Amino acid sequence: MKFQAPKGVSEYFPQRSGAFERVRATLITAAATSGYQLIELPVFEDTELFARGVGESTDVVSKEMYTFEDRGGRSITLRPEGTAGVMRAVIEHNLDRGQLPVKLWYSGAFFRAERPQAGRYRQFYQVGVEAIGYDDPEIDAEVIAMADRGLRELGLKSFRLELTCLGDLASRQAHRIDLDKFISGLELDEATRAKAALNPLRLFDDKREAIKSAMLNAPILLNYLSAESRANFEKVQALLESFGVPFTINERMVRGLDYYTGTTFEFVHEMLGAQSGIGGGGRYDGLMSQLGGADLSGIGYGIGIDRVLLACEAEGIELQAISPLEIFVIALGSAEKEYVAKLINELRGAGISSDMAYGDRGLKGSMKSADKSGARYSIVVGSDELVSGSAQLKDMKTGESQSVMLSSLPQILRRSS
RNA sequence: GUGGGCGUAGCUCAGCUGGUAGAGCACUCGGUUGUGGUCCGAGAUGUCGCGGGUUCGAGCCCCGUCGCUCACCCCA
Repeated sequence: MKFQAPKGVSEYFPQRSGAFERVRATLITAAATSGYQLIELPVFEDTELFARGVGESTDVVSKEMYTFEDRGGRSITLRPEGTAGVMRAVIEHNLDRGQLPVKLWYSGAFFRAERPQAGRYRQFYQVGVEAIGYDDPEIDAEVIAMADRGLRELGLKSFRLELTCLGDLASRQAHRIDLDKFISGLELDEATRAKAALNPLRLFDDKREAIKSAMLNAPILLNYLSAESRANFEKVQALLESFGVPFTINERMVRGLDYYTGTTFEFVHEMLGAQSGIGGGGRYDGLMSQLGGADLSGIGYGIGIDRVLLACEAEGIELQAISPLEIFVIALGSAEKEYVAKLINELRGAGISSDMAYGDRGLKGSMKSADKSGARYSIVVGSDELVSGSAQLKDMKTGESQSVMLSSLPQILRRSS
């Protein structure tokens, strides 16, 4: 039998893996340059952590988790999102005991047992951040601006940032009562009514026209915000404006995880098809205490690397690999090959990425390999070069070459890079 | 879980109302002495997803099956 990857996973191999790596690195840099530090966590956790953290009523928990029993009879789940795990680690290791806020970033694979489609995978990759311990509007703005910076750094343009505020508990409860009342007055089929019972907000992003128009007059959460929530949200908006981060208010935005409160946002790309959300996040007030920790508020986001890469491709953005080859060396005979093997070993030791032509393909074929390797320079070593110790260093972009001493290659290349 | 589309060379696909397979790209070699990206020439490559059926004959028709894909749902 011929093995195949499990259904619906995303995989990256050369050529595309270079672009994938670039996306990940760029998003990470945006976080790291804002004082966020790496937290590396397991990809599986106690099932109960997600059930309580993400919410039993969410689709993610009720039907999309990869759950299994380990050999000790424990129920284990492959992480479907990042925030719950980070909270667990912060609580378990008392990371919130020192200075606040605690600012962390993470990157890795996440798992959801959904039906795959364009931009939706069963194993997918995210870069995420969490800022825990303060609920200043400055932090909200920082987090959002960070995500925005990462995306723009990559060259993305056709996306928008949607923003809303879910308010505090009292605001949400007041709104919920009126919304339930409104929905009970609508004529709905059974499935839709069940969906509304679980989370009435979900009707706001139903794609059916009938529901859309019915919901036009539904009570809007933003109108129920307490004075404090409102002031806070306005401050966040003012800050984003001062940063030059464009956004639109989406008073009907719905997020799929139960823990969101306060400032909530989503990055939506316009050229992607059905799965157009490339990232999103928000504030979570009660999450940490609910998981047994201190009553600290936090805010974070997750950005989908797979989807951001698709977005870059849709916009025709060419992403450079992180560490392209510096030099490709061609040996013309067997004595030369031995010499070249030693030479590139030395170059690599000096931190200069280099490769050579293997086998004996002839000069033309070897030059083709050099071309495809993407190396900045190539150099040919034949019997003449072995004797004289000098060779032609060729710039692969311009086609120009210069005579150099082989022994001084490390210095020359280091200077040019 | 529910629908639609599709499975032909490594990749993207063509294959007319059934007559035992083709293109482009990629790959290898070459276009006379040691320099790639363009151009030209030559070459290699397929259990036409799998199993059954109809037929003198099936890539093409029928049934089943597996897989992929897009959408619903949901979300990164």
